[in-house]
Amino acid sequence: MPELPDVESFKRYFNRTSLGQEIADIQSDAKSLVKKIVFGDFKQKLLGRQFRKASRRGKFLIVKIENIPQKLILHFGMTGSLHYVKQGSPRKDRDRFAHLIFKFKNGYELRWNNQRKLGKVYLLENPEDLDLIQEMGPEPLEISKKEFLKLLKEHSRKSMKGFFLDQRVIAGIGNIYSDEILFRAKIDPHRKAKSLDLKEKKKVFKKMQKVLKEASKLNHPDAQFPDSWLIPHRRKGEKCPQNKNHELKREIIVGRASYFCPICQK
DNA sequence: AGTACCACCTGACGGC
DNA sequence: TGCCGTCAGGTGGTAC
Repeated sequence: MPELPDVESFKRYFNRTSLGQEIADIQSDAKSLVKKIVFGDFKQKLLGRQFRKASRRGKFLIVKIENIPQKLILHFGMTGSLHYVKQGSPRKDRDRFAHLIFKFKNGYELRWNNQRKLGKVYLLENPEDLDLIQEMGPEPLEISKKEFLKLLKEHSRKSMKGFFLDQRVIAGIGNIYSDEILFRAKIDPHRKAKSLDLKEKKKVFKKMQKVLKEASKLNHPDAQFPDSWLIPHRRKGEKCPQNKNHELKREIIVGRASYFCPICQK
């Protein structure tokens, strides 16, 4: 699930629930999801300390820790989320997959849920020690149109779908939002970056920022997307939200299930 | 360089 | 109800 807007929402959630409270215990039933440090050391480093403000880079959440240089780095994989609740409250729904739990002294706990165990957790002084962060492209909401046009030029042989999916090209966009952006910009996901004319490129830039900004305002993972978006229609046989006479197409592009309107998207 | 394919892991869902 | 195939919003390695 979690792409840039989702992680942005998790960041807000984390910052309003989990800051400035002493960590009393850390539990995990899948300790190997904590990488590059043995779980015992991970726990020992954090116990008795407090979380400071979290920031986001691409699909990563990066949390400062009181008094130590290391940061807690959370990646959510495809099925991750956070949940802050009273200790011992029933673990239903997503909380059944709470593989890492931070228990605070105030009686609450933060659950890092990860059904498919494709997410990962780190405790690193330099987030750049992770290749993916080191090589990550710029933040799509922080670049100018000019910089975006330069990116398209540098990766001109990629399909537009592949362009958005590659974290080394641009950060934080995954399968869902890639499709949404191209749908709004009315661009066929197969199109090579270099085949777009200037007007189309500008439109993709504008829609990219619009989609990511609007989606970031929603509260994930339970966000309700407007019906006019492509996202709520990602199912076989669904109609194009812009024209109910058009049937959406599902096709594997750059290895991922992609949905688009073969008529609206040129 | 770009993409295809497989792997990781485990559940949800639809068909029979 | 139960079994089975298919699919799932991410990333990384290998192979062409």
